[in-house]
Amino acid sequence: MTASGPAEGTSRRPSRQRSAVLALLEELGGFRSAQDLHGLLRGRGDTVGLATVYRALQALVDDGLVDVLRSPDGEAAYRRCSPSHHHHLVCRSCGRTEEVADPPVERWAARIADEHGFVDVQHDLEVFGTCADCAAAARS
Amino acid sequence: MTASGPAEGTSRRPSRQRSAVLALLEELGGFRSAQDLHGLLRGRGDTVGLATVYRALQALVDDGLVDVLRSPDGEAAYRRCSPSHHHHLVCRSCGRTEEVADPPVERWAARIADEHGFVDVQHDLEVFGTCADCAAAARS
DNA sequence: CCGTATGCGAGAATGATTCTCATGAGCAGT
DNA sequence: ACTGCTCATGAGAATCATTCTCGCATACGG
Ligand SMILES: [Mn+2]
Ligand SMILES: [Mn+2]
Ligand SMILES: [Zn+2]
Ligand SMILES: [Zn+2]
Repeated sequence: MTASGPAEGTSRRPSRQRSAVLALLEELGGFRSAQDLHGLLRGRGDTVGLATVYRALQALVDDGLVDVLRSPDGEAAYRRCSPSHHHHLVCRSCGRTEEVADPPVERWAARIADEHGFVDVQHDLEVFGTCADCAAAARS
Repeated sequence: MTASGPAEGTSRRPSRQRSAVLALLEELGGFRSAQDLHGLLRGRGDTVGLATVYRALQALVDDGLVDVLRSPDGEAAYRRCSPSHHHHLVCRSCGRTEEVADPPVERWAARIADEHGFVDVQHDLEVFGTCADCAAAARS
């Protein structure tokens, strides 16, 4: 139902910086903020400007290679993810994320929207919780 | 599944300003930003500080009387809403909102979380689209 | 190799939200 | 009604993620 499929047309000139951002996201596996990513890149000696990290992330999101998620404190978090429509199960303690797909909500959302006369529908669904490891750690 | 029920304990001293914010949200019916609400209150002659509008909204959210939603551009939107768990069908053009409840996703979210060993689970689900009126208007 | 379009970097600008702190107003007790 | 204590308010400053500006670097078609 979500509009943008993967690899949205715009031809992009390759660049070391954009590759580095994508590679880092690939390596990390979870959701990270732009500021985090910039700090990590700088820490390992990569010279990348903060504005460039933001531009790279924006491009990757546009191309469907990366997911963006707004945390409740307003900071955006980015994660390398598969290009097909799916949702996330996120640990609110350590950030660990599982991708989960094809829930009945897909059909439900379409039906509800239709019943109310809404068109051009999309939906956001995120599930938050505490993962098994963090729950065990908390139990001391 | 979401933790906070309505009227979370904290005793609050009543104030003209907090009442005004709630009354305005009640009157408007849709999602509005804090800045909008402040402007509207000022426009009708109410003297309310911007910081106070933010504080009032925070309190109302804590008390379960108001919903908060983060728009993709990072601005928070607030809406008077019923205290029970539900989701929203929002027109991305005019902001008109329908509350929709009890989808199968409630069960689905609980099951998925359980399968992955997550505990203390909650979920966010919003459906966006163009309402019938806005769709008609766009067709000129 | 050249010319042009595009990406980059540093720092300034933006803008929503939060903080500070002096002042104002509920409220319980008298 | 008076007093005192506590919490709410308001104006503006501070914060901080994100975006913009603009001069410079670089990819790439020809
Ligand atoms: Mn994903
Ligand atoms: Mn609601
Ligand atoms: Zn965890
Ligand atoms: Zn509409």
